[in-house]
Amino acid sequence: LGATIKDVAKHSGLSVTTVSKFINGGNVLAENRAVLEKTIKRLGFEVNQVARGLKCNRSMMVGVIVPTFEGQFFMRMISNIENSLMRYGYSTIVCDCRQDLALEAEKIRLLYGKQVDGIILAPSPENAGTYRDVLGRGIAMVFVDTIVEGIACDAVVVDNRNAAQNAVSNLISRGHTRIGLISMDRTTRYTARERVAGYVAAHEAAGIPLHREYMREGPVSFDGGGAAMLRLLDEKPRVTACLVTNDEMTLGALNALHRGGLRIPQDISIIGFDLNEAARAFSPELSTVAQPLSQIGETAADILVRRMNKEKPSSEMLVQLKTELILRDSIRALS
Amino acid sequence: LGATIKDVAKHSGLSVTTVSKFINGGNVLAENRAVLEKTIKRLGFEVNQVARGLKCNRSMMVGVIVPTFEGQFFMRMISNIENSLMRYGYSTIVCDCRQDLALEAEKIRLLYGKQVDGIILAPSPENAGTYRDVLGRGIAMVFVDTIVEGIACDAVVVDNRNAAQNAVSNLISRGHTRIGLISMDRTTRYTARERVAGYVAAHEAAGIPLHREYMREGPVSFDGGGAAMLRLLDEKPRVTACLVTNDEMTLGALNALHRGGLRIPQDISIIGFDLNEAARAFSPELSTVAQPLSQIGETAADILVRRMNKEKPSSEMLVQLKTELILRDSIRALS
DNA sequence: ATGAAAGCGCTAACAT
DNA sequence: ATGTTAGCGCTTTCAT
Repeated sequence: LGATIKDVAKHSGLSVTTVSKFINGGNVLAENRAVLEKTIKRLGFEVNQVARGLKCNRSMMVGVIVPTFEGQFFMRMISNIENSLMRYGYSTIVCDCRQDLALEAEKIRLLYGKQVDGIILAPSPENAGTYRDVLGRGIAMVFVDTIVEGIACDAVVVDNRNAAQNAVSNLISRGHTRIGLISMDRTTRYTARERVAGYVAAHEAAGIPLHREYMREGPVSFDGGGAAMLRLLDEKPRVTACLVTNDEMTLGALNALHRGGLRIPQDISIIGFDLNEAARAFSPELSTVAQPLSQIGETAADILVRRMNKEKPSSEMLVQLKTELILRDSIRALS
Repeated sequence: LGATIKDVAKHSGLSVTTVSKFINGGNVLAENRAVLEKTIKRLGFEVNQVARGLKCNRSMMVGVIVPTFEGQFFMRMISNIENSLMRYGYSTIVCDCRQDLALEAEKIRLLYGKQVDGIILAPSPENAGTYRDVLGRGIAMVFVDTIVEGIACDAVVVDNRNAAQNAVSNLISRGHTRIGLISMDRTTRYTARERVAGYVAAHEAAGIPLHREYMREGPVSFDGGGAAMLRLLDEKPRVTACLVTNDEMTLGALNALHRGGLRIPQDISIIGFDLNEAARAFSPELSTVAQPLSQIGETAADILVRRMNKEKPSSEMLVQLKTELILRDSIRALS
């Protein structure tokens, strides 16, 4: 087992050239084709992509790097990236960086060694230099979820600002004026900033004064969300509604809420982020902003493949996908 | 950009052998070492693992194949597998098979082509032939989460039977006698069977008669869990407690419950599976059986690495890790 | 349509 | 300690 092209040649009485031609879809005499098919099946031959990669300078592998596997967010994206890439013949090497920027840079170096043809990643501005290096090496790259300003790279994101603005406007339309915001503390990050901007825009559009105390940030985690909610609840007068801008913090915030004895939506209206089906496991079912994860993954994969095929000498594109505000029972109108 | 060992040799005035020796940690004159370090840095040289793989017949890549990325379960496992493998110098190629057995077989074939040194996967008995082929090719393999009887392969699982038995016994000790069970419908699967066996064992140990109508199965999904719970609630007399044996179905079951207007734990006590922190987002906080996901991943990676290094000509091992029953507020004692 | 041979970047004898 | 060279499995001229 582990037959090579040479074995196939020997056993079929043909030359390696002909075998190679055959497995690459070239023209071969009908009778030879039959012999080859048989031999290949018999030997369990599978073309050695490593050797092919060395020769052709294309490994047919792409690296996907995300800051965390916690939460559903990146996972669902990766699932779709992997599936899309497979259709194009690419394999997906995953890297979980566990929120560690140095680790991210290191994993990118490792990917160089693996000769990946492309990289999809959720970038952090701190590693901008590393990303420039990737591009400089001529490796195709696509950003997802967020971008780094000043780096010319294709990117697939969602309409973060609208997403937050719609959610908050909806709360305002139900009579809420004291609305909390819990978001991720990486204020330098485009995505976080945009969501905050949407929150602000909704207030401005409605002529409602902004209260800095109602805008909380914290680390992207269960505990981060819980702590932020706790601090938010300390404010007097208390908020009557709150938007939490990512799934992990949403869960933590819910925990803090019921620990504090607050009922949803009687005491406070809540809109969370992502969570997909899990949002419907709560009672009352949770309203959320849903991101099109599958679409993000697919789109990123498509763009990357085109870049790797050098089909697009065109300029970089920023694809912005639409989110959906899913209204369920966790919000109520103020009487 | 994309410098080779030859470039380094040329620019440093040394031979490729010396360069090779150096990058592999061999002895080199101190002055040459200095020159090489400098040259390598200057050229941004990174050893081409594809070429090395071809030469050494070790790609330093392993494939990880799971039936789904839905739910937290496999993701958290993969995160730890990836991290552990990286420490040993291996990269992780992921494959999400989306519950499609044919797709699984195909992805395994693709992994052959990639020359992976090992494979970690959650097996399905239907693909037993494929797994035998993997082993037959001399590729290291470790099963996780479940096993396929009759295949001699290392495996890392949890004490499924105890896990279910403990959970159900706990409910019984609180006075419950009509206890539902919602489990996955792949009855041929070892893991599912073991959990059912634990449920049965708990009844037998307590001398409580078994009601077949209280044992429900369904597809592993939100809707599957919801449907199963709905059917369970139709039974008269109704169950006073229920164990759901996986995270996705747990969420669906909770949804069915509050749609049916049942309160936890007043009307029904619930113990779910996995869910990690998310379990604490519910009100009341959900009792769960927690699997040591990180440990499963780490252990599987360790065993695989040892196999790949041929350190273990020993016989196959079945590692069984302990689960933990985490009691929270979703269960009550019957008065 | 088929075959012979060179070479992708690396490692590992083997010789010095 | 360093250098020369063959060859891993494949693709690709270049002949035939």
